[in-house]
Amino acid sequence: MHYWLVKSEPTVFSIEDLSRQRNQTTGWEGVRNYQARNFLRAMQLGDKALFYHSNAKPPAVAGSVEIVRAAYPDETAWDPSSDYHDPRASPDNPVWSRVDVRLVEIFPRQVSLDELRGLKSLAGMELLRRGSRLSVQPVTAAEFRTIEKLART
DNA sequence: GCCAACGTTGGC
DNA sequence: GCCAACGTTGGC
Repeated sequence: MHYWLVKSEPTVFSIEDLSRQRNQTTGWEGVRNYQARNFLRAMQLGDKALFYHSNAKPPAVAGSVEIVRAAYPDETAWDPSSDYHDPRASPDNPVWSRVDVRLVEIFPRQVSLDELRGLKSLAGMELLRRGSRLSVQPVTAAEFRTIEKLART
């Protein structure tokens, strides 16, 4: 089992939006960065991810999700009407991948970026690295548990 | 709204 | 293969 962090702008798709989806499940589509895509492809069934609200006030970890379907082609890539359209992609050459995630929980308390920065034990997190922009990134089991615990206190 | 950091594109 | 120009991300 591996742990991850995925970002979404809540004005585009928030964790509350996820909670209203059928089966509280959604395809994590629209990732258009190769490094992030490769992390999506490395995800396995049952892996868990922190759901991070980027471009929010404040930016914060809002909850957690579980991977319920491993990577498969992201068909929004060859949909000309999609915001995520990529003219290079086609059914024969999908280029981009997505996974399906299901809500595990909306944390009782959001853990803000500021708060994360204050913790020594999280100093190595990719999210906290200066200039970090990766929208899908691995986190360690220890980091995941630390944040989960914080969110419940 | 600003802008630093980063990724991608394309000319050479 | 280099790198300048450009576009995007995301905190502030």
